[in-house]
Order: sequence, then structure tokens, then C-alpha cells
Amino acid sequence: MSEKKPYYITTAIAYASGKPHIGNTYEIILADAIARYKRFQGYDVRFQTGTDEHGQKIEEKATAAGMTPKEYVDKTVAEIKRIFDLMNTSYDRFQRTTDPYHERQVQKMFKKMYDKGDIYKSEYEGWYCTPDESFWTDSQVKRIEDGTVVCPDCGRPVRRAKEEAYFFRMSKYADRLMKHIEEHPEFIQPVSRKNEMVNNFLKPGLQDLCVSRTSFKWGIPVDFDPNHVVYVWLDALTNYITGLEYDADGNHGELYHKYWPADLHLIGKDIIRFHTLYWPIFLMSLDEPLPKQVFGHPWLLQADGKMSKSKGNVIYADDLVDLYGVDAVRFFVIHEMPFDNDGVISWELMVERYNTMLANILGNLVKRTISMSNKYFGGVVTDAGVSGEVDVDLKKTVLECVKTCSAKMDELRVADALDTVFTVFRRCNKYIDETEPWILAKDEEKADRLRTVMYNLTEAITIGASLLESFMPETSEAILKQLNTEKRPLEQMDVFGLYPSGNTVTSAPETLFERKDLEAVLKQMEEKKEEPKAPEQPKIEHLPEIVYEDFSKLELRVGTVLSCEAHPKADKLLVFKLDFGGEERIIVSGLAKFYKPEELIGQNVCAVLNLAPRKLRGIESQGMILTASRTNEKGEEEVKVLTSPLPAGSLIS
RNA sequence: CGCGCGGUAGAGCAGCCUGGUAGCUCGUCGGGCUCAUAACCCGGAGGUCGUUGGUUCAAAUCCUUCCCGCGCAACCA
Repeated sequence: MSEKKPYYITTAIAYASGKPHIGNTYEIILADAIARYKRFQGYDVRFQTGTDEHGQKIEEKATAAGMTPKEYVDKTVAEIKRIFDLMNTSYDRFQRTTDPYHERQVQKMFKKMYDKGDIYKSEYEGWYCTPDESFWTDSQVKRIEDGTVVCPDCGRPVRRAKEEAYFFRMSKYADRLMKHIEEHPEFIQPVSRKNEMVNNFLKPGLQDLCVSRTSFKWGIPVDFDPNHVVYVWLDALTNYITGLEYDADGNHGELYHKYWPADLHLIGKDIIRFHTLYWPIFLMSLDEPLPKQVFGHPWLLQADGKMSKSKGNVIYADDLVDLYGVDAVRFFVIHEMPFDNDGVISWELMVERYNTMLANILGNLVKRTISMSNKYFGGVVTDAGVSGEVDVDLKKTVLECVKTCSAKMDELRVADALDTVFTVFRRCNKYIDETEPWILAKDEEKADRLRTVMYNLTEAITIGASLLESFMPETSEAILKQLNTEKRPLEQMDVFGLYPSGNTVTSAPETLFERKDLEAVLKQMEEKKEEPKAPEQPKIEHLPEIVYEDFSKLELRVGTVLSCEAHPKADKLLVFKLDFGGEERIIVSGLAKFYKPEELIGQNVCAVLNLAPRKLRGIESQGMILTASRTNEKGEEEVKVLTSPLPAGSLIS
């Protein structure tokens, strides 16, 4: 008796702030395909997903909805779960971060790290907004024209302040992590991501990470210092082990012993940093082994730009399911997602794929095959042993596809694996043309050859359908049921001809995928489309009143742009040389996104002259150019330089 | 010169590591067939394999120049 090899796969846990769109849903479908295939390959698979439910954003959303945070997440989690279930995903555990066992373990892990000296208490210096009681970092706060630092939320001035916080000593483990990454090239996938992490974070030196917050309450409290809640990422990442009955005291459940370390964390490319730097270091601190592989998958984008609610073009999985059915949606998202570039999805493409791949190549093949078996032999499929030359290539192609499919899945090239399955079906269609069963049927003497042809087809489809199970489970089952057989185990797919000879297929083949009309689909989609939300007119937040003396402190003058070039060391900066009526100054401004350097040469622009100089990426800026800015209807940032009708040196007041 | 990835037929991609007929899907044009969901099968047209120079008997493939696009990081007084 051979023990089945364990295989533990996880998705990132979904942030419980709202309904997941098709991009979120993609991840779990992909994970599900991998999990199902691994089971098919004989692994003892555990597949975990879940929800990340803490954090300030959720606290705010709940308040806005007039609920407690728990009520709010209970609602969104139910919705997320409903979508995951709708997509027929075969997860073994759905781990919520509000689960009491998880919360308790996070507290214990935090304490363990603290006792070990990896977490230390210190002060976090930043900007404090008193009326909001919130803390902001340097990069979060905004600076307005007069240099006052204001709160990004309410626009009121903030003050420099210190807050007590806990930090994690990342530096202690950085070398060990670097070594691990170098020695395990497969750890970060795709490899291009590895370089990003090493070059941008590890080589410059990993900063200690602030792992607690006092600015909001909706989180797991630090049990020995209840003013603090645990940083959401420390909370979220650990779900991968708490879901396996990990225990910080060492009394792990059986699952942990069996499945940890994870074989694969499947995540979006945007959160690779947390999974390949912080997570391994947390595990090192806990003296636990590291996951074997982290795969940062690309994104699925819509042809007309990124999905956003304000554009009203958000695609939800359940709308697509209404239109195409679960398996078709699974097919789209898996098939259209390449390995390391973002995939694009559009209505036209979905209809095209649906019609050519699902309705024509697959659905039609199954139906025409079963129809012929019924027509010629009353549905009885028999291997009469009269083979022809063309049979050789059919069998060879089918068996090769089985191998290729496994190889692709092992490389996590799921889209390629799915396409390989369709190669089987394409080859079957060709085989029908080569053998011309309708001609064989006219000749009584060729009945046994015809029997064999039908048998080979049925067998090939059985193999194809068995392979398809990981990707399109319902379709696979429907085909096998119509062929009156069962899913072929992978280890029996190295030979051709195991379909039971003399078996009877269904007498009433169903149409698996009804062809769609593009126009009709577009029309239906139009009806489902959410009304684009009118961009909310943001309330104008006023600053505190000032007196004339405050205003008169500013020296504003008109300057003529003598030259303007891109900052050699920064993408967003332009370096201006300005003439203010006899006095020249260099001003660096973040306008590269909005202007070409030459566009502004010769223009008379408005600027603040008595602002303290400051170096920007190596070049000192001696002032600031005035601009008007807004967010336009499309949600884009618009920025224009203020120009003056009067010449250089003119005073502005 | 911050690091990295990519530029191959109208569209989307494979091939590149391990040089040796440029391939796949969709679209397009033509043909075949009639079992099937106007389906399926075959064939044609369409490519200076981003650009420069080199290595080689031979370069999409290896080295090099530059251009363009993208990702990550930094920066926007």
C-alpha cells in the first residue's frame, strides 16, 4: 500500500470589502483546476481559500453601511462564498480571519515573536490628524500650495507626532531569505518576479515592518497590549497555517503535520512582496518551514480598460454564468490567461471562443459521434478490430496529449494544458473526415471497419473528457454520462482502447453548448450592465481661515520658461529653468505625466519663489510652479500649469 | 546608465535555453464533405521574426547598438 503524496495549495484570501469581480474569481478557478489535476495525478490534495476580514477599510465601509464590522463581513463573505461555490470550486477549507481559532493563534504567534525579540516596541513617527484621530505616513499626506501638510482624508492640517507601535525585525532574517531565494529558483514564479523582489527590496536592505496599529479597532488585538491591533498582513498571511490547525505552542493538529509546508501559494502579482518576503520571514521567526512555491499570476483585463465601478464595466462571475454557464466561464478565464502577461477578455472574444471551441469543436463532436453510433449500430459501440492506417495517428496524438497535458500542468501552464485537451477533440473531428463513416455505412462489408472507427472515436472522446474534468467538471461529467462510461484514471491513460467494447451510448445526445449570437449577447449584457455610477462630486474641503498677513507671506511671480527637460533620474519630474525678469531659477516639478518638456518652453508661468529649496532626486528645486488640477469625468487626473498674460517678473497677488 | 520583461502574418500568441524548412488559434479567400449545432476537414494569400553591427557554412534563435511598449522601485515644493 502506497501512501498518497500530500499536496497543499492555497489561494490568496479575498478581501471581504465587497463582491468579487471576475478578476478575483479567476484566481480560485485557476487554483481549482490545479487542485483537481493534482488529485487526478494521485495526490492527496488539500485546497484552501478564504477571506481577509480585518482592517480600516472594512471598518469604514461597515460604518457607512450602518453595520458593525462583523455584520458587514458576514454579509460580504457569504456573497464571496456563494460565487466560489457557484464556480464549482473544490476547496477543502474556507478560512476566515475572523475565525476564533485563527484570531487566538495570531495573538499567540505575535507573542511568540515578541518573546523571541523579533518584534519590538518602538515609536512610529508620522503625521497625526487630530480631528480624525488618524496617523499618516510621509507618502500618504498631501502638501498644499503653501507648504502646509494636510490629511489626505479630510484635508485639514496634520501635525508631526509619534505613535507607539510594534515593529518586526526584518533585517535579522534578510540574509537567510536571500540565500533561500537564490538556492530555490523555483520559489518565486514566474522568475521575472524574483528579480524585482531581490533588487528592489532585499539588496537595498529590508526595512523593519510596522506590525501593529492603534489608529483603528477592527483587527485582532495584541493580547498583552490591547490598544494595538495586529497588522492585517501578519493576520492574513498566517491563515495558511491556522487553517491547518497550526498551534503556536506546538500542539499542531494532524493536518499541519501532513500538509505543511505548502506546495503552492497561488496569488495575484500585486501581492508577491508580502508572500515572498514577509511571509517567509514570519515563518522563519516561528521556526517553521517555508512554502515550496509562490506563483504570482497575471491579471485578466477587459479589452476596454481596467474594470471599475465608475465606468460601469465591472464583470461579475454570476452575470457571466447566467449567460454562458459555469463551465464556459471557467473555460474563458483559464484559456485566456497566459503565463506571465496579463490576459485580455472582451465580449466579442468570449462569444468567439464559446462558439468555436465549445459549441463547434467540442459540443458538435460529441453529438455527431453519438448520433452516428445510434444511427448505424443502435448506440452499441464495439471494437471490431478492423483498424486502418489513419488510426495510428489518432491514437498517437491522443496519448501524446495526455502526456503534454500533465507536463504543462506541472509547469503551472494551465492555459496551455487546457488547449492541449482541445487538441484531442480537434484530432477527433479530423479523424471523422478521414474515415468518412457515412460512406463506410453504405457498404455492408465495411460494417466492422465502421464499428472500429466509432469505437476509436468514442475512446478518444472518453480520454479527452477525462482530461477535461479539471477544467470543466460538469461538461466532463455530461460527456462521460452520454457515453455511458466513467472518468478514466490518469494512470490508465497511457493505453488506447479501454472503453468497454459492446457498451451502449445514450440514444438522445444533448447539445452541450448552444451556439451564441454575438449581437444577442451584447444586447443581453447591455441590460445587465450597471448604470455607470455618476462620479460623486467630492465635497470641497475647506482649509482653516487665514488672515491677509498669512497670504502676503507668499512671493508669487511670473516666470518665463527658458528650458525644460526630463529629470535624468526620475520619470515623473521635469526640470525647468525659468527667468523671473533678470533672475534665473531651477524648479523641479512633477509634470512629466502631463506635459512634454518642449511644450512649455517660452510660456509665462506662475510660481512661488520664497518656498524653501529642496532637493528632488539630486536636483535642487528653487520654488514651485502653480498648477490647477482635478479629477475629470473619466476618473483621470488632469493637471494644467497656470500661465500669465503679463511678462516675466510680474508680481502675482 | 535603478532592476526586470517583451517587440514574430490583420488580431492574439508559440518557437529562442540546446542555431539548420517560421508555426498555432481567430479572421480572410478558395475547395471538399453531408454524420453533426450553417458544423467539420483541406488548401491559398498574408511575415525585411523592432533596429544596428558582429560571431558562424548557417541567426527569429548567440553577442552588440539604438528605438518602442510594459512591470517593479524611486520621485511629483
